[in-house]
Amino acid sequence: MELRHLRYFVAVAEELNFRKASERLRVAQPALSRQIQDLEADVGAKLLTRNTSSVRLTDAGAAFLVETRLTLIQSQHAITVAREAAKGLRGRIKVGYLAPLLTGYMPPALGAFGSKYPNVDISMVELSNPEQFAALEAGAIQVGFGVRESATPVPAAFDSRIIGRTPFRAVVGKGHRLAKMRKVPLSELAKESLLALALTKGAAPHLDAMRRILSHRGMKSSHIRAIEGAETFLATLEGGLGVSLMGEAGSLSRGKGLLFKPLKETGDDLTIELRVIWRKGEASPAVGHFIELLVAANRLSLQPT
Amino acid sequence: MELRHLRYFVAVAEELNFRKASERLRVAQPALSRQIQDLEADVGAKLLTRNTSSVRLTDAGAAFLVETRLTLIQSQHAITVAREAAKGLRGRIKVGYLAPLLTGYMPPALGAFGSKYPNVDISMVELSNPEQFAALEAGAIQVGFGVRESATPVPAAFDSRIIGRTPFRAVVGKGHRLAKMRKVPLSELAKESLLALALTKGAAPHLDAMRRILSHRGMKSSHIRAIEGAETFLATLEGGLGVSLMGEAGSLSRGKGLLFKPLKETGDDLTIELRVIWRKGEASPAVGHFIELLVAANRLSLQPT
DNA sequence: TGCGCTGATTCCTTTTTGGTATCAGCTTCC
DNA sequence: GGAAGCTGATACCAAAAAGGAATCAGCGCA
Repeated sequence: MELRHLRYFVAVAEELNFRKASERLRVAQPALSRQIQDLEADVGAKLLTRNTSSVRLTDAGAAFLVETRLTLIQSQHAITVAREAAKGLRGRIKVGYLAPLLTGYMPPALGAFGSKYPNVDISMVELSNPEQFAALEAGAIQVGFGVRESATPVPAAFDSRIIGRTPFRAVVGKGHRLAKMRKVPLSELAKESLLALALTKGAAPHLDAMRRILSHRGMKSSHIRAIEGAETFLATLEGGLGVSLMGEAGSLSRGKGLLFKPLKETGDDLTIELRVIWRKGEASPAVGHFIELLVAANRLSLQPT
Repeated sequence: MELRHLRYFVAVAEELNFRKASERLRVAQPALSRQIQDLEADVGAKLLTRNTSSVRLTDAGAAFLVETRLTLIQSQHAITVAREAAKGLRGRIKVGYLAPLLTGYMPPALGAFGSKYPNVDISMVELSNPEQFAALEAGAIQVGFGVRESATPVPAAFDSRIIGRTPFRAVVGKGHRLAKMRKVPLSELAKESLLALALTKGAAPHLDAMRRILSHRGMKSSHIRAIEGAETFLATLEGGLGVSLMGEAGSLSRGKGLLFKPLKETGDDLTIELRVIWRKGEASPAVGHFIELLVAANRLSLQPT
C-alpha cells in the first residue's frame, strides 16, 4: 500500500465514479481501476461495491476513507514541518546559560526570539562556563554563553560572536573609603580585601579573573577570597567588608547600596565580553537564527559603554 | 512521495547507517540511497547529513521523523479499521424504532449488542411503521421494526425476520363486566366501546388493525375511536370507559389496573409479530450482526406464549 | 600506508505503473 | 424494444520506476 493508492481511493470515494476520478487524477481509468483493486487486496477488504451503474462505499470503505484522509493530511503535515524546520522556523534549541545572565540578559532575548519564532522551543540548562564547552562538545546543548575577559581566546573547536561588552568596575560599598574616588586604580583595590563570587559547583572563575588581572600588572592582593552565594557576596560588599571587580551589566548590580566606579587603568583584560558560543559547523538553522538575533540585539541596543 | 519513502527513511533514521537499514528493509544499499535522495528532493529539504563516516539527522530530518512515524501509524490504523469494519466489528447502524418498543424490547437488545460490538455505534430515530419503509428505501435507516398481524406481508423490496410474537388480548379494566370471563369472544368486544391508541403523527394503525380483525369476521364495532397519548389511552381503559385489543408484550401493559384476557378466537390475524426489517441486499456486516443478535435473542428467550 | 568501512554512482534487470483498445453490463431515450 | 451512451473491467503493450551487482571515492583506524 502506498500513498498513491490512498490518493486514488479518496478521489474515487469522493466522485463515486471511476471515470471522473481518473480525470481528476489525470490518469487513465483502467489504471485507476487496477490501483483500487490492488488496494483492496492489500487491505484485505472490499472498499467499494461497484457495477456498471453505480459505485458505493462499503462499510469498510467508509471507515477506511475517514482514516485515509487523516493519513494523507498527516503525510502533508510531515512535509510542511520538515520544510519549516529546514528554514529554522521550527525545532528545539538547547541552551546552556550562566545564572547571572538569566535575570538580566536572557529574558528580553528569549522574548524577542519567541515572538519571532513561535514554533522553536528553547530549553535552558544552567551550566558553568567550562561545563558549557563540554556540553557543546557532547551535543547536550547547542548554544552556550561565555563571560570572559576580551583577551581570552575561545577554543578552536567552537565559534563565537560577541553579544555584549562591558568594562570591569571597582565595586565598593557606599561608605567605603574608595567611594570618594572618581576613578579607582587597581593598586588601591589590591590593598583592600578582595571578594569574589564563587559558583556553587566549586569553581571560582571570578576569583581567578581578578587574580589574573592583578598579576598581569605585577600586583598581588593582600587578602582575596571567594564567597558562595550571590546574596552573601553582595551583602559583604555593601557592608564595606571588601571590594570587588565586576561588570556593570550583570543583574547582580541593580538597586543595591553599591557603587560601580571606573578603573583608572584600561586594557583588554579589563573588559568583559559576553559571547554566544556554538560548536564549529553547527548546522541547525534554528540555532543560526537564535545567534543572529542575539548579535543583532547587541548591535541595536547593547553598545559598549 | 510514497509510504515506501517514509518506511525507508524511518529505517535509516533509526539505524543511522544505510547498509544496516538496507538489510533490515531487505533491499540493496544503492536502492535505499536513491530512495532517500528522491525523498529529500520531494520534501525539498536535506533530512540527513551523511558522509562516508557518519549519518545524522538534520533539524528537518528530526522533525520529519516524528511526523513520519505518525503517518505510518495512521496508515496502518486505516487498514485495521477497514478490516474491522469489513467484519462488522466497527461502524454505525441507523435504526428506526417504534416508541412502544423502546422501553420494552430495545434496551436489552441494544445492551447485548453494545457489549458484544463495542465499536459499532447505533443511532436511533423514532419513526412510525410506514415511515420506516420510506426511510429504509431512502437509506436514512438500515434497520426498522414492524409490529403487525402475521398475515400482513412485508413489501417485496425488504427482507425481515421475526424477533417476537404475541397474541392479541382483550384489554379490560379490572372492574369491567368482561373481566370475569376466562376467554373473551370478539363478539363481546364488538359490543363495547373500542379504544385504539393513535400515534401523534395522525396515523392510527391500531384502530385500523382492530377494525380489520372485526370486519374479517363480519363484525363491526358499535363504537370505536382513537385516543391520542398513551397515558390517556390507558387511563380510559382503566376507568372502564372502553376496551381494546393489544399485545401483551408491549411495555404499555405493565403494572396498570388492566387485565389482558385471552380471546376465544384464534387466527393469524390475532397474532402480533415483531419483525426486524431491512432493505433487500443490505450489505453492511454490522447490520447483519445486529439482525442476527435480535433473531438469536428471540430464539433464546422470547418464545411465543 | 593499506585495510575496512562508509554512502554514492553507474549500468543493467525486473517490477510496477500507466495508456490504448476493447469488452460486457446496465440505463436511458427514442 | 433496440440502439446509443454510459459504466467499470480486462488484455496487452509501452514507459517509468524501483531494485540489484559492481564499482568508486572518502574517511577512520591499525
